[in-house]
Amino acid sequence: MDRRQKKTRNAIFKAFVKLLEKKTYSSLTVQDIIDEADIGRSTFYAHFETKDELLKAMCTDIFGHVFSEDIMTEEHHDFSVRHGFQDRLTHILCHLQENQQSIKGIFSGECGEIFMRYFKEYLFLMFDRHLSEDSEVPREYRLDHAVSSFAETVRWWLKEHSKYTPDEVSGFYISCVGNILDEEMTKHE
Amino acid sequence: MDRRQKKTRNAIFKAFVKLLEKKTYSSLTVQDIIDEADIGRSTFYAHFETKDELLKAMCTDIFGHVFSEDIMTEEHHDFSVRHGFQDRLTHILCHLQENQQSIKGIFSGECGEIFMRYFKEYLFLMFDRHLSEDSEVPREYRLDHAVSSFAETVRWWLKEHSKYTPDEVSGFYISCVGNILDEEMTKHE
DNA sequence: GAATTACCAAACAAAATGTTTTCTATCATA
DNA sequence: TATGATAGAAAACATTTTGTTTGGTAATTC
Repeated sequence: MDRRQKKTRNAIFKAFVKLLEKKTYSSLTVQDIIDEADIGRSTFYAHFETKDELLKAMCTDIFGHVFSEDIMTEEHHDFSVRHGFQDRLTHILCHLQENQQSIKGIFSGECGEIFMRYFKEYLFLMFDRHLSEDSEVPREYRLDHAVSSFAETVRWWLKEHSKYTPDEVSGFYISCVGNILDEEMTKHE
Repeated sequence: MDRRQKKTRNAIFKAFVKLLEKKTYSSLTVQDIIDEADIGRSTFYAHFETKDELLKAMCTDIFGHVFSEDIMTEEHHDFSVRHGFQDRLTHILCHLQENQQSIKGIFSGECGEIFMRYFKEYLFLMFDRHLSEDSEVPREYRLDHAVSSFAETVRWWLKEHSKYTPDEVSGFYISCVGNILDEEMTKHE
């Protein structure tokens, strides 16, 4: 990718994040972003068609890092390091914590809706294999419940309870939701 | 309240709901609402300062009905009808089901964020007294978890799983989250 | 019946959107 | 290092949306 493109794209992302700390998503105009990023009007539209597309691109960008390959792979071989499910959740939380300043404003604001939708898409893929099977409650409900709960846990954590460590938080989650997850996956080795 | 005011207010609400079935909240303009409701421009602004205020007003309106007084009262005397906590949840679900056509578009769309925020405000008040006390997990987390999970349960239900009855759905919820709720409140009498 | 109030229509300024054009600076590469 | 392709800047533009103001009409309240 052209170095100029990358520079501009980053300037836009950076401006976007900075502005989201002060203003709400809906009150944020393309003009604001253009001014803050200090780029030409036509340049912005060359990169993103709308403000929504920008948000979408940023979500993809961030989650590409947060959900690294080894987290998304379904099964680990016996001779590789065994990760309990909770460890993988903790891992995600650590990644999110690293990007915290970028993410916090997005998660809590009103664009949280879009952000959460993306987040949950990844979580669905990841959680799908780890539901316990014996239950009168429909599987589709339990999956939605497990995913939504974790997403909301993250929102809660980033919003105002950052005092807890990633491992503590994943522990809270497992304590409350663990009963609908596959037991093997929630136990530490 | 002036009959004309009520009429206009209703026309705006109705137009708003109707439009939300076709378009997203952010792509919806005040002008659209004005046209659909067939009212004067200045009339709209006499009622609501912004589109957001309209949404807020509608949330208040709907939840005023859904969370009726007897649901919100904290304790029931022994000689009145005893409601288990699940019964009260079922009751809320029934109310939501009645307003379904109005609510569905709001819950699932992007303005769901705002709607959910309001919904959860009421739920916080209601759930606060019904958490079990014995747990290593912080109370603040358990409360947020219980509330968020129920709100997400409702979203899930209205979105595409309306085939389940209110009582079934509250049952699913209690099955998954009941362990952090006060036992007495979850048992039917 | 009189005063108040809600509504409407129309016009308005201001701001935001999205596109187009022309020109310049930077890049990839041969 | 010369060259064609690409990215960006600046400015102008039509269009849309917003939010306010005006003056006049119809419904209501008392």
